[in-house]
Amino acid sequence: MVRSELANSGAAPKIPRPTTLRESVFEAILELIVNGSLSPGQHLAESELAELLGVSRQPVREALQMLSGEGWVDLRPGHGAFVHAPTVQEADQLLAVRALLETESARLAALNSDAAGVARLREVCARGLRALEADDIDTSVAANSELHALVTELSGNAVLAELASQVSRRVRWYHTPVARQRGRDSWEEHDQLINAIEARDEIRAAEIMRDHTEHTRSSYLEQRASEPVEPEEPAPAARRRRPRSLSAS
Amino acid sequence: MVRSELANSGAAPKIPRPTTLRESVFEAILELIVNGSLSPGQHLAESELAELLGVSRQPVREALQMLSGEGWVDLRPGHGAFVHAPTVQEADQLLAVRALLETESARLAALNSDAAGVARLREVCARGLRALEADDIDTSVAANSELHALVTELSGNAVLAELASQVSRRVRWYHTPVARQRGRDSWEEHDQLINAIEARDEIRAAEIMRDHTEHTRSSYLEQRASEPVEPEEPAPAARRRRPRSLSAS
DNA sequence: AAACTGTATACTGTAGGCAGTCGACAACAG
DNA sequence: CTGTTGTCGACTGCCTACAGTATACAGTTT
Repeated sequence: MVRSELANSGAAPKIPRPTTLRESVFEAILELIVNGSLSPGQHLAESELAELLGVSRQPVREALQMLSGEGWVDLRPGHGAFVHAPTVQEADQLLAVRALLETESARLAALNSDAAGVARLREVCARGLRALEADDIDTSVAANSELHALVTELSGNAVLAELASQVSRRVRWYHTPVARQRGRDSWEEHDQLINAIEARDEIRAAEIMRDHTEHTRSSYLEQRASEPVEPEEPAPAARRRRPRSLSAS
Repeated sequence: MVRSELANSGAAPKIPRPTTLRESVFEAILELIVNGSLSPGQHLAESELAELLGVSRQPVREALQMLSGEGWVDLRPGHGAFVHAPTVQEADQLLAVRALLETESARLAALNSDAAGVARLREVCARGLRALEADDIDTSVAANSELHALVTELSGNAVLAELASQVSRRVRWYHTPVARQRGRDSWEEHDQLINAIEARDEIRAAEIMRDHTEHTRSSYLEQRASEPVEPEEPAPAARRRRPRSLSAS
């Protein structure tokens, strides 16, 4: 049992393990949804997606069901999949849940994190701030998500982190189009949050996170209130049956 | 547009709308898991389940993926599905998350509920207490779940209710085998909770719910600590490949 | 005898195909 | 002209079949 010195050659090239098709398809469709290629309420025909992505219907079906499980699409038996169309009320509720989960995460992170964790937080924070000053919105937004994800990870509660992650993704989808600004203040708050975590001040960490998430919540509601015009289809139901083509927008 | 007096004949016989197979299969497998016919770590071969349930592999696959989405089974690409084997740590984390969600639900319920809601709460509570006194454990446990579900519904936050529902089901699975007692105290606390909700006392409602869930959490940990013996397979990985048959236990 | 290699087996992942069902449009009756 | 019924088209849900892959066992070599 010499274990063949090949085993500890260290550098694992990580052969491009072709993950299952359904996961690739899942990611692909999710991307189409978040970047707006597929608009809310739109009917997703399995055949079209299959052809578009160059696979058979089966992986598409499975991907759609995964998406349904996370609330990205609605699956009506016998009718197929429709991109989920969030109501203002639902978005608000989701933001409330996110506030709850992230507040608890921050509290636990303040209790459990160590120096290494704080260092990682500071690194991400610095990166986000740099991107903000370079007007690199996408990188800044990404860093924002990463920071929040890191806080939940440092909470030490994997279940909580998993839930918060899912909720966060959806929040970002609802939120991204309306709140491009609110950058500077946000990163100020992040900095204070990290300070509180470093100081092991659970009360303050929770408080800052709650205020932080409530800020984004109210900014979202303001934005929505200021443009009450529905972007598409003022008609009651958005149920046009074949929206011409998928590559719209 | 007389709408044919057939429309309002009221009594909708609710034709046994044949729900999709995948949902039936989902329910069936879930039942097999919670009642212990399928033990944690066990490998679930699609073909066997398909044969056992008298359907093809396709609905089974889809059901397994739904189960995976809710954390009941683990899906390892290329290897198939395995009944999720919760660690003590994970169960504890899940209980913590449940405590968080339900506490918030109780707080919101105290803010939003009306007389009708309170009446429904009292009805369920009475039913549970009656079942308890009749030593009807199953009914009592069901009423308990129903009560908690009702509280989350009365919170007015559908997203929160949905999340709490999922978490609750898994908690019940982990929790049921170890905590059969703790009936009387539990319903006492329920009663107080309803009083607080009726009085619109959000602080107290949240407090009671937190204590309530923490009680079950600590009782769970005690129970687990008192029987540290792992029921099956003291070996590292529970990966026996074909456990003979599905109909075990 | 121990370790490696080749082969067999079983299962998953994916594709293609068929029947059932739903919605829409057109023809028809009142 | 309005309301009803029949027919067409399209899509979903499910089944069957095939290819790829991981595991276990046996044979072979050192």
